[in-house]
Amino acid sequence: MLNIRKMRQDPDFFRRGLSRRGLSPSLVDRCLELDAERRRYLTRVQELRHRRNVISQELAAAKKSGKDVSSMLAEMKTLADELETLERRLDEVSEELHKTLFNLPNIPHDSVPDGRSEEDNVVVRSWGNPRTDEEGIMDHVDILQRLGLADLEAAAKIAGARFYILKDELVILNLALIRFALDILSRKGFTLVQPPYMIQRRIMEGVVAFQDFQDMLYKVEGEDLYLIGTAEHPIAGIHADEVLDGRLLPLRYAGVSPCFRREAGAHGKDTKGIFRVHQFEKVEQFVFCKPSQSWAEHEALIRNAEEIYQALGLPYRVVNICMGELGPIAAKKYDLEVWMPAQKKYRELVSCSNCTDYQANRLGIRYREEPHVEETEYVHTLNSTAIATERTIVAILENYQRRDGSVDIPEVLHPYTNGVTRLKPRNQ
RNA sequence: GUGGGGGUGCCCUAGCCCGGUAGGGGGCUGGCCUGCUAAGCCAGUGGCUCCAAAAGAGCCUCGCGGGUUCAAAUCCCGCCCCCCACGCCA
Repeated sequence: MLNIRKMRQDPDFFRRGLSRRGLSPSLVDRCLELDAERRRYLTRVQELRHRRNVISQELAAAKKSGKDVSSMLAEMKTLADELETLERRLDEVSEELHKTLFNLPNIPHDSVPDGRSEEDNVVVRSWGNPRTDEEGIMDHVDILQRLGLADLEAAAKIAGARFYILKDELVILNLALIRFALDILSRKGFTLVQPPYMIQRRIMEGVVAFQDFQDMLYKVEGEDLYLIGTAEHPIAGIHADEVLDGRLLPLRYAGVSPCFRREAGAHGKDTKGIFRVHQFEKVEQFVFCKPSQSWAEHEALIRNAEEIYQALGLPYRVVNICMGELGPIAAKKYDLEVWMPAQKKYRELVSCSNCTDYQANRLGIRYREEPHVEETEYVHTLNSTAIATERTIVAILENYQRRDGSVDIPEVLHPYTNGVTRLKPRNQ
């Protein structure tokens, strides 16, 4: 949610930002009008409340000394009526303002490229040497088939399409990837958390775009709960309605959780295998920091993800997501895309966003430079995948496959795999 | 799930039965006092509005939402959360 006080101070900044998003800059003026109207009502309401408080006290005193209070009662009555009308108008205007602000997207950073589609994303840097020229390279679905380490048919039987069952060494590999990422982030000072996998609507609204409720999120029937789409969602809520001590910022969390996604609107895309599924595991980085720190933190988060994929030896590139592909919550987003040899394409495995003060405004997360400093300021929040394990498994299977149908496990994972260094076809 | 007890400002707590300016203690910050420290004393300690700003004034805040009333922390209704016991349970 955009900050109305900042909008009052620097409306042009917001007009420019909304224009870049393809929205009318007059939306800013609409907000400022509503804001002015709201404050006019508020002032009047406060005056009447003051009058009410004064009479109320006089009335209490008069009653004590046995004086006649009928004229006071009469005035209170008319005052109460007038107040009720004004308060209702105030509520209406406030709600309208809130709704308008709530639905405006975040202001993009200057470095976000223009453009509408994937092709307009800007490659920031690349790493590693993609396998391109080999014959007979298999995609992950075929490799899984030969290894016999996943059962997609049984998963479809018990849960439907876009589910999977991992088996044996693949279970170990999945857990190894999680441990590997957690250890790296723990060494970097991140606080490890395993959050709730379902959260209340109020928190979810603070973190995601309205559209996500329809396209991405599962609702728990009969409860005010939604399954999380990523650990970002619960972690963002950890400090809701708090004023943090600025000396302790940045606060860095590494969350591990399953992620649940409806994938509505993804019909026909990546229908086979375990690349696009309704449930997967992910280790997520999340940062609460001061505005002055957030752009450096954003770079640090993508570098952490790169460190992980470099250690795994998976060729990737980092792209700066263009205006048209940037969701409404983020001010800037990097994706890390890993090379998939069978598709001969880079595919998204990591998404790294600086949401500036957008989520913080919705969730009421502020900080104070030091205790007893009066002014508070909204924090900036950032999130980035550290590792999405199922997609990483896909990448490992395709990039580490050998001619004999076996798949090497990246060396950095060996400490976590109980001595398994290679996945071999079942029939061998 | 049942029974009981709770939720009051940064923390603890009084007030609730019996409606009328939310009181006390602690912590912290600043000041006074003081060889130093401690103690003591004074003030401040959430959100918002008016105001160019400062100063000042006011409004709101007793878990949340309704209701009754001239007036609600207090009375009534609904909901949420925490603690204890019992029950159920991986």
